[in-house]
Amino acid sequence: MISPHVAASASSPGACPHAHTREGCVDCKVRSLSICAALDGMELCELEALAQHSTFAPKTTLFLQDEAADSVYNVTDGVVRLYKLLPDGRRQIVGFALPGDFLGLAMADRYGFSADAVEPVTACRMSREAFATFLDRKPHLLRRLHEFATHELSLAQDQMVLLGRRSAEEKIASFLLGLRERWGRVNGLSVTVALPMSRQDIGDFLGLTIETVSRTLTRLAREKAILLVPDGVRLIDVARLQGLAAA
Amino acid sequence: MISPHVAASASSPGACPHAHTREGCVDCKVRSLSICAALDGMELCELEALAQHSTFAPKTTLFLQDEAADSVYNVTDGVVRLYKLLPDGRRQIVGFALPGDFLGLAMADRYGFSADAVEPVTACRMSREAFATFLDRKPHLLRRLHEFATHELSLAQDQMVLLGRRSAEEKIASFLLGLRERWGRVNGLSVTVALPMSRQDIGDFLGLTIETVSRTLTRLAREKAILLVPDGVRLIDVARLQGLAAA
DNA sequence: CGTTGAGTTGACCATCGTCAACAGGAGTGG
DNA sequence: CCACTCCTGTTGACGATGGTCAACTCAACG
Repeated sequence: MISPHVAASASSPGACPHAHTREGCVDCKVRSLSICAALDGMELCELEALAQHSTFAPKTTLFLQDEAADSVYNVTDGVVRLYKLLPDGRRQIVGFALPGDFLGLAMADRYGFSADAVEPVTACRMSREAFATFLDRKPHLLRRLHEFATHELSLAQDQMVLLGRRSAEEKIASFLLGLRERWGRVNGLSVTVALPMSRQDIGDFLGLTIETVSRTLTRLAREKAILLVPDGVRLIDVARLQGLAAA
Repeated sequence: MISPHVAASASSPGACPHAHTREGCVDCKVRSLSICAALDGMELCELEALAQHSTFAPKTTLFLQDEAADSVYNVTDGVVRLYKLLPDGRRQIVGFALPGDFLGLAMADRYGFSADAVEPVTACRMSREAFATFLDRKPHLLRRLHEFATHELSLAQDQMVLLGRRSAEEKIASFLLGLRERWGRVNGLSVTVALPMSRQDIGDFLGLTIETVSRTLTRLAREKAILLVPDGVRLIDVARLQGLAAA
């Protein structure tokens, strides 16, 4: 049930009672990529009242696995690594969150994985509780959330194929092409792929060791399929990489 | 907008205009496990009108990857393997669907993986289009679907850890314990785990070859951690297996 | 400069994959 | 009823991919 007051202010056109002066959702450069694309102007304004911009320095943690999941996040800038640890310290990175990605899809009581910033990160933080209440009134937002979840699931299944059935060289080629495509949606498609994460991160994502990642990258570079540049890779022979990734 | 006719019939208590004589949703033994648990009596009845019971013989296909996704399915009996193929024939099984599981969470135009029956399977088939229309009117069903999707995502992330960072022995132990738990929700918890799928299927799920699966199972049996029985495994030393799976 | 941490490279090795032979059960046909 | 095939699963010998251990380079930072 919507109170008369809220209904009245929500229906007055053009004026958002929650409007902030700067860094507003309306100007958000990842809005069209994020879950917020499902919201109209007034809804965006309502959501903005719940949100709080946060920044995270490199290597700092957004949240830890099994912690109470108080917040959900929209990544607005930078890269976040999402990972699970085994008791003996082995680590599997289950994904990298890029600008536009949403953390907290599960809306569960506890986080299913840990998350920390790879490079300086800015994110839109919201209380999970407040977001859940907002979500209850917006079935179209739930639909968007569900689309995000099934997209993630699809990526996870592709990653299972990669981890279970591909060689080191195929893993690296798939990783580079996949990351290129994801950056493409954020920045526009380019043959230069930013790699802000360390070799260790790449290895823990692909189920390889740091040495195998390094060796495979240098081999691909020696064979002129890629060019190693500071904090990234330039894809020279995209067809060759696609052949490896598809194989 | 609900038409007067539909509203009237939907609100008449106790009488379901679509009721079938046998095999009704009301008596469905996996209802509480499935997405249908989110529906009340009348809604269940409406859904039943869209559903059609199907059976699939072992090794027959429910659908193939990249086919037009005309239908969605509720598995009511048997086990379905869900898999992706690489062009050279390598296969990765991305999951086994058990009774109560829903196929078609993504509601996408095309299936993201192939599915076929491991043993005789019965499933509730619905046209995706009709189901989508129904779903549009039932936000609580969408919520349930989203819970299923995020649960699947969580399982997929666990599987990434398994595929990327665990030894053959740990993979087998995790697999057996995980399957035991899932069967537990269907049949009640037991130390005997049914394995209707072949060694090849297990290998393709765990990122191993058939030989490694066989060797690891016989080794665990020789060491009295498990007992191999026809079409299954009896877990003898559960603590030992849990130690391997957690490690 | 010295220290630290990330990355690269090399030598060696272990786990798991490959190839092959064999066992046992189900189905088929003489 | 028995021989035959076929299929799944098991076991062994061997080998390759990728992991382990170690040394080294280089840039950042004090």
